[in-house]
Amino acid sequence: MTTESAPVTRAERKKQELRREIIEAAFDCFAERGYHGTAIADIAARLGVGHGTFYRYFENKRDIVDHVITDLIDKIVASLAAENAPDAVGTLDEYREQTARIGEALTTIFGEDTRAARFLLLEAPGIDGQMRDRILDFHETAALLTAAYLEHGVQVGYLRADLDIHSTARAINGMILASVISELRAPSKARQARLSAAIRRVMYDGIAAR
Amino acid sequence: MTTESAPVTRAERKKQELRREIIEAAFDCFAERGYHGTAIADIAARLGVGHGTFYRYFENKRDIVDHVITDLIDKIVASLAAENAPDAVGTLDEYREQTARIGEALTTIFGEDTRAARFLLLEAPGIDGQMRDRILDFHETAALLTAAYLEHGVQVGYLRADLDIHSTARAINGMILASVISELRAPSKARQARLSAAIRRVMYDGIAAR
Amino acid sequence: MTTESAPVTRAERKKQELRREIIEAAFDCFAERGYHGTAIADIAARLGVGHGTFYRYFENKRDIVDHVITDLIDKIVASLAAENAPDAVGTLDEYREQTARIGEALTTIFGEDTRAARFLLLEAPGIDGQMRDRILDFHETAALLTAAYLEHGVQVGYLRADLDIHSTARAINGMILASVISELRAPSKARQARLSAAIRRVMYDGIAAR
Amino acid sequence: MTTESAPVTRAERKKQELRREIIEAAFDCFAERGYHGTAIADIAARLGVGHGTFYRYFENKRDIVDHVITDLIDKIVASLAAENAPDAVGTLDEYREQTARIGEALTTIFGEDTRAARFLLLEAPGIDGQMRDRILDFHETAALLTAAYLEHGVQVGYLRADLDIHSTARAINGMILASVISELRAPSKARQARLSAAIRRVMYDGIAAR
DNA sequence: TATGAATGAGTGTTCATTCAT
DNA sequence: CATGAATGAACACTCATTCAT
Repeated sequence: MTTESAPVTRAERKKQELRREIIEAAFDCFAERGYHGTAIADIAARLGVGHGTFYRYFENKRDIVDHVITDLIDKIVASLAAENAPDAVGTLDEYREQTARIGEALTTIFGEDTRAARFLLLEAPGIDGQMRDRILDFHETAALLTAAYLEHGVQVGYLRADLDIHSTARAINGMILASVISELRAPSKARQARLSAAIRRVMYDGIAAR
Repeated sequence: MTTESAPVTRAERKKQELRREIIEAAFDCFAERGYHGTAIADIAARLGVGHGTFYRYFENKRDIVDHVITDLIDKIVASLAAENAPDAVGTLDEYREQTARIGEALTTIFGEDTRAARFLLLEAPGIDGQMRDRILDFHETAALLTAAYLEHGVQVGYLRADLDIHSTARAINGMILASVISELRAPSKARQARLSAAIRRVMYDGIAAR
Repeated sequence: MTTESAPVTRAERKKQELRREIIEAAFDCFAERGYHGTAIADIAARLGVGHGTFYRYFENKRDIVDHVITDLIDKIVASLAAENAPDAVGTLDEYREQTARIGEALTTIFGEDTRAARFLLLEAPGIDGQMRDRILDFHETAALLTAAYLEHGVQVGYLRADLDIHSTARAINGMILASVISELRAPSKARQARLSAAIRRVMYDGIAAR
Repeated sequence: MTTESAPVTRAERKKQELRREIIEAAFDCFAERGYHGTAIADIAARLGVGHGTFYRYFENKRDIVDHVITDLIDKIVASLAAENAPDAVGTLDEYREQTARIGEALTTIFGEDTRAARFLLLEAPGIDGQMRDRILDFHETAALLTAAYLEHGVQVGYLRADLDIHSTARAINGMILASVISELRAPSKARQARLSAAIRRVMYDGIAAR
């Protein structure tokens, strides 16, 4: 039951494979030396192919970085989506657990290899205005994702009924962002865990004394 | 009997003035076309001076962007410091008010001219590893600043005694960051105000239903 | 079954050819306008190629002048070595003849195209300290070459047994150098012949009256 | 009995003094970093004067190197002329002694400070065609100087009557040149002395076995 | 007269992109 | 289809020279 939607012939498959390899090599290079510090020849050399070949797979340098970004975002979304769905929980305690699970997933994604986060959050936005907008859109999309969780919580009733869902989603994502940035500066499992706990504490209890 | 402390002669004053103008012109250019998209000649042309002049005031292209960043950070710190000191408040209500004031100050700084935030947060980190580290350090410094407010609150007693001050400070700054990023994507006074309120709500009450 | 040792493919051959052409064009330019007066673009333009092409064949400007020098020295050594070997003679008369032949060879090399000598002796040493040392080494190597002739003569017995071979070799080379310099100033076959004769006269008879 | 030919007033004297200092500073710089490696600002900085001042004393960069050369040549000629006059000797033995004295004088001039010789023989000729010609003329002038000694020797009778005076003068100067060059490569009093002896040996006895 | 700020011509070098093989 | 040779636009940076103060 093959879904012959995309590649058919062996040649076609090979091509897709190389295309993928180029994207990965490009990411490696960009992560190592930055977008402007990377020459097309570097990417080709890393793969051991002629740098003319590059242009058979991608329009130009700007083109590939777009694909690298798409690739990264897809991976992040996939590994998050795989874990949890917003409507998989029914009580605040379950929600807390889910929150913790998501936190762990993010920690795994960004903690193991900081290159993705570094590239997405720090390198890419400086490439040009268009890329900057893409990254800003990504933040927005992430906020919508978080909003879905909040919305479910409000509907089910374990989250405050008067919650400004979209604004709060942004705020929560901001805390996650802070966590990622903190890791980028100097990775530390311990600090990361403390920060994660503090974020959840803020979320559930606020900061004020009772 | 002149009382000027630093630049005395008129020539000296002129020099300082031009130096400042170059920094500003550089910021304008960088904000418009990005660091890599800006040629030294562009900066000079904007001022109507020969591009050789640039090199009388700055070592090289990398040198000036450092000064531009320093300049920006100084301005931000100054405008925040001017408003509020951590120990100026004694009760939770006063603290809420101070928080709101700081929020407004940030809104003013970043809202009126998004270029500073855009450059600092999105453009600069992509310049090179050193600059990226500088910006990450800036985040850290900002967290320390926020931590000072939290610490005062804990000492005076209007904030939870068991607060993980530094982690919470990072979390709070993350929310502010989210707010700034949201403005960068699409400025909107209304959304900004809602987000600001949501952040304060999260801070003081958490998100859970009671 | 091709028998070429080094460059096999046609592309490879073409490449070697262009490389050689660049060296020659560079020499032409350097000889005409001096090293510092020559821009890479000049060299490329002389060949009718883009100046980026230059950098596919040589590291940088300093690199090519080294190759030009190597090329020149090789040519000189080759055309001298081709003529005479130190141990090809057995008597003083034969030695005199050999000396004359070498003199003529040198006259041919340097007389026909003064550019080589001019570049090697007058232009190159001023390029930088490293090149100066190379040229000084060249003088030294030439002295060793001459010393080999003297040594043979001493061994066979037609030259003075107590000859300070290396010092005398340097002295003789100095006279040759004077001859070359004299030609560089104002070429003249007649003067050149007289100088050549005078050198041989000094060598064999000294200058003192008997 | 002052011969008020040149500077009169104190201002005038000061000016001449500075002019001289600039020439010396320029020589120092040129000797250290070469002509092309020296900026006018370097020369001025070495004297602690503004580099605009330079242009009040010399037309341009090319102008001063001419004066530096003139200065060097004058010094060399002076220190040689001071020692010996061609007609101060009457016999071959006296001539040998004079030759040795001149050799020592040259050794002193060039041996103590190789910078002069290095600049004159290796650096200057590469500056431009005009300078190259000046240096070649210097060689010629030196040959004429030597020729005067030879001519006197022939007239008095202690040198071979049939000597080709001008050619032989060039040959002898070539040997001296070789000596200087040898010192430039690697100074060594011992080698210098041996070379000096070998030159005199060649001059008086030739190299052939008797 | 001395100064040094301003200038811009000049140049080495990089690299994205094209295209003939 | 893969290659890499060729290209030239682009740009950072230097420095001799001028000239207002």
